[in-house]
Amino acid sequence: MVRIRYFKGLILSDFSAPGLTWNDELKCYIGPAMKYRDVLYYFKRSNVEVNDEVLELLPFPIITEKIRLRRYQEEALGAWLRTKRGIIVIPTGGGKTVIALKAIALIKQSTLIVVPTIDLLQQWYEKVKDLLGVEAGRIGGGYDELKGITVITYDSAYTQIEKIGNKFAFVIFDEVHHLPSEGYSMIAQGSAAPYRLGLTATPERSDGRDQLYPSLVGPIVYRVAISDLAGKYLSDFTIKRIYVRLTEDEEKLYKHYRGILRNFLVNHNLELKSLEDFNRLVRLAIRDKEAREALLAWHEALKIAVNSKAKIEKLKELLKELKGEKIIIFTRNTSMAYEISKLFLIPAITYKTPKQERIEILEKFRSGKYSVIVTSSVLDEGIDVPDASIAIVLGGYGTPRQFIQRLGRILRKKENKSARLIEIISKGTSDYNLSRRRTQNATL
DNA sequence: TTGACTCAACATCCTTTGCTACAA
DNA sequence: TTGTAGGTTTCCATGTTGAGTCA
Repeated sequence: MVRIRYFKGLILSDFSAPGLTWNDELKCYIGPAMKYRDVLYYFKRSNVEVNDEVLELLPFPIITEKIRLRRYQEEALGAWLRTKRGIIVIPTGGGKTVIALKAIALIKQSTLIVVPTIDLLQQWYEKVKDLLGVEAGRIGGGYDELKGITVITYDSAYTQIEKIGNKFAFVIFDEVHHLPSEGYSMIAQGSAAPYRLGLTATPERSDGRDQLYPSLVGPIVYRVAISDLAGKYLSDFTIKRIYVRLTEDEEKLYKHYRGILRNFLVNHNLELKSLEDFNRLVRLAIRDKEAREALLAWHEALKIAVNSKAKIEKLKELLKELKGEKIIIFTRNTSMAYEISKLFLIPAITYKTPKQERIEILEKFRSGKYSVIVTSSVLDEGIDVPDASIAIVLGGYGTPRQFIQRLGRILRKKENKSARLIEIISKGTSDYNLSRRRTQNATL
C-alpha cells in the first residue's frame, strides 16, 4: 500500500514513481502536484494499492444547465472529452466560454476558472450565473470567496495555489497563452486537478514557451481558424494595406537615428539579425554609453516610423470617406493615441484612462453616441469591447497574436456586414517589417 | 469605500533588400 | 593571428495589469 498526499503545491509519496524525486527533508518522494494524475495511473497500472489523500474537493453546486452548442463547439468539446486535458483554439467571438461551461456541467466536479483580468472575472461570474444558474465564488479584484465553482485571476491564483491546489478536480485556463510565463506556470504545476482545459484564440508565443502546454494543460486538441467561421458565425472580412512615405523632415531624422545605430553595429562588428542579437545589444547598453545611445536611437527611429505624419493625413482621408461607420483606431504608442484624440476630437482609451471613464466611453461607443474611438493596446484582449465594423491599425507589435486579436474586434456577426481591417504602413522603414512579421505568421 | 500611489510581473524588443513566383 | 569554449547579468524603454498600502 502506497500513501500519496498533497502538500503546498506538491504531491508526496512513500514510493518512487516517474516524475517524483527523493526529498531528504520531507523523507519521501515529491513532485509538482500536476503529476498527480500520472502518478495515480502509474501505481494503478503497476497493481499497487493506493491510499489516496491528495484531493480534498469542494462540493459541486446543484446547477441548471441550458446550453446549446454549435456544431464546431460540439466537435471541440468532443475532442477535449477524449482525455479531459488539452487546449481548444477558437477565434474571438467564436464562443469559447459556452464550451467550457458545458464541460463543467458534464464533469460535475469542483472547478477553478483562471482569468487574466478583473473584467474577465466579472464576465465569467455573470456567464456562470446565466447559463449554470449558480453564483460562482470570486477571488481577486477585492473578492475572496471560495466555492465549488470559483473564478480567480492569474495573479491571485499564483499567490494562493499552494493553499487551494487540491480543492478542485477541474481547472480551466482562460486566455491560456498567459500560462506558460515563468510565474504563472506555477499555477498549473501546483494544482492537482486531473482535468484541465485551456482556451485561447492565439496559442503561439513569441518566446517559444508555448512548448510547455502539453505538460501544463495538455496539447492543442481542437483548432478552428477565423476563415473557417467567417461568413457563417463571424463576419466576412477584408484586410487592406495602405503604404505611406515619411515626410522629408521625418526621413532625415529617421536616417539620422538609424545611422547612429548602424555605426555602432559596424564599429563593434555586430549584427541585428535575431532576437538574441538584439538582447545582446540591450545587455551591452547597461554599461556601454555608446551602446545605450545606439539603442535609444533605435527607439527614436521606430517611433518616427510608426507615428508618421503621413499616417495621420491618410487617417484624415479615411475618416471622411468612412463617415457613419463604427471604427476603432489602434496605435502602438499612447502619445499617438492622444495626438489623434486631440486632432480629430475622438475619445481615447489607454492604460492611463481611469476605469470609470473607460466604461463610459465604451458605453457611448456601444450605444452609437460615439462612432469612432482611438486606443493603444489596452483593448486588444480581456475587455468586452462593443463591436465595430472597421479597424484602422496605425501601429502595433510584430506579433501575429495582436494582429489576430485586433481583427477579432470587428468580426462579431451582423446581418449584411462585412468587416474591414485597414493597416497604414510607413514604407521603407522598420514599420514595414513589423507589419510583415505580424501578418505573415498569422493563421487566419 | 474610494482613490492615489507603488510595486512586481508580463510582453515586446531583430532582419530595411535582391530575387522569384504569382495574382490582379 | 585566428578560432573556440564557457559561463553570466533578466534587460535599454514603453505599455499594461493586479495587488497591496495608506490616507
